[in-house]
Amino acid sequence: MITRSEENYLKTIFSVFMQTQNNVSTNEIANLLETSPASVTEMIKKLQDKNLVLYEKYNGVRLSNEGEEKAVAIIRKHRLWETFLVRKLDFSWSEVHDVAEQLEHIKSEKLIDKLDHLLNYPKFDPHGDPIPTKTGVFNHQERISIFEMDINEEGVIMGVSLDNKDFLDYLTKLKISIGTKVKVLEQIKFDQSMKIEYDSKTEHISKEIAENILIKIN
Amino acid sequence: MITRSEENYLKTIFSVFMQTQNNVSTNEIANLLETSPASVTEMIKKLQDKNLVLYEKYNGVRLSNEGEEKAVAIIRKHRLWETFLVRKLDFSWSEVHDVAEQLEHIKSEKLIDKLDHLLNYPKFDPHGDPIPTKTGVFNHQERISIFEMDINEEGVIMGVSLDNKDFLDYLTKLKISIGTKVKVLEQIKFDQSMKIEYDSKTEHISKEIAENILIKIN
DNA sequence: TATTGTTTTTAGGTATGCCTAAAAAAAAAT
DNA sequence: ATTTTTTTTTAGGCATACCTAAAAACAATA
Repeated sequence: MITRSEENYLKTIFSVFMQTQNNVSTNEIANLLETSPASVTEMIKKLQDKNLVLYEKYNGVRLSNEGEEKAVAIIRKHRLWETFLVRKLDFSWSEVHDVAEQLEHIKSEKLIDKLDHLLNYPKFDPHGDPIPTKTGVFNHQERISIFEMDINEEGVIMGVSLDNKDFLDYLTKLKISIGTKVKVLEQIKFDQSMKIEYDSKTEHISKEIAENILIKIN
Repeated sequence: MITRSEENYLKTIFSVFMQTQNNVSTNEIANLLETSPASVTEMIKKLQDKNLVLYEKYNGVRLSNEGEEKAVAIIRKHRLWETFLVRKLDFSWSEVHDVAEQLEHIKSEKLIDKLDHLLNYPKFDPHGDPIPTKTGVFNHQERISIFEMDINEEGVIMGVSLDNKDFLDYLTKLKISIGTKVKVLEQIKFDQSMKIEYDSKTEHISKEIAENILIKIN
């Protein structure tokens, strides 16, 4: 049996390794999990005994194949639950994380399969992050922010890269949500704000907003 | 903060007290939670320190008002999740318990309110047990088994009193489910089996089956 | 290369929620 | 009323997952 705490360590190691491609340091894990480096060392040893990580003293840690499998399964659960909360229970994008953090530890393969089915096998969660399949395959769709789009380029909104309530509330007010088709009309040189078109209307958004809305290009 | 273990104790004390109206004994809790009497004594003291139970040495335990509130909230969550699993995720009646046992400990008032709304404020769970409202009110609908019905009496199926897979599979095969209207046509004296009518057809069911299907009388 | 500073590990401790074994209290039986 | 049986509590341990403080290893710099 894998404990809730162990699952959190695996998830953390996975996501850091994804970004850096380097062994993950004790200190970094401690910071992310808000725990002490000593506790991390202790836990890593336990994970090593269970063959979930590869570890050498003073040299950081990475996941074994088995550990990675578990980590991906947890991420899958987290993202499916987030999708469920937003789509079926009308949670806003900013509210889902803490609850999904709890739900991801529920142990029932059947539950997660049925949830996947209910949601019609979504490929991305409400933040635009890919949801791995049951077999652990990620859909690596290229995503860029609206800010990076060229004039007259079109795209479909896939998610956001900022979890701030005011930001998300503003998007709701603008009726910008996942699936919305956007076209960039103009970029204002002075403040780098942008004019965009969607749902047959035009809006003017600041650089900060544009940077945090993620789209996929057609 | 109330821990998962503490929640399980409260739930157990509540349900035993509901049935007996007497202080609940250490041994009984130990049996139900599959733990040792010594552990129970220890935990009860902790719950007493938190003002969740009323306890006198060698004299059993009962819930305080605050403890009862917590217990009812957990039961509410458990039953709402069971309802969700059956109605939205197509779980069979027999599969829901273990998963709901985990889900009931998720901490988010918003989550459970939204779930309640999604399910349209159900008053009974798939086993026919009442789901308390947010304010802790139970709907005490009188329920009897089909076996207790009189000839020509009619009723609506509210749930089952047996959590056996073969039994529930058989009901599925007979297309008997919650909400089905049933009328008793005949009781066979020899083996106490019954002829019933539902969905414009008649079926013959054994005493054992009839005893475990719960109905409310019109 | 020696020293200083940082990171990581080890050592020893704490709270939770279990356990067994033994003692104490209560209940039942003689 | 005393003995026996059952129930409950106390006492002392154990694993998990944390902690702080000190030691050890590594990295950076004079």
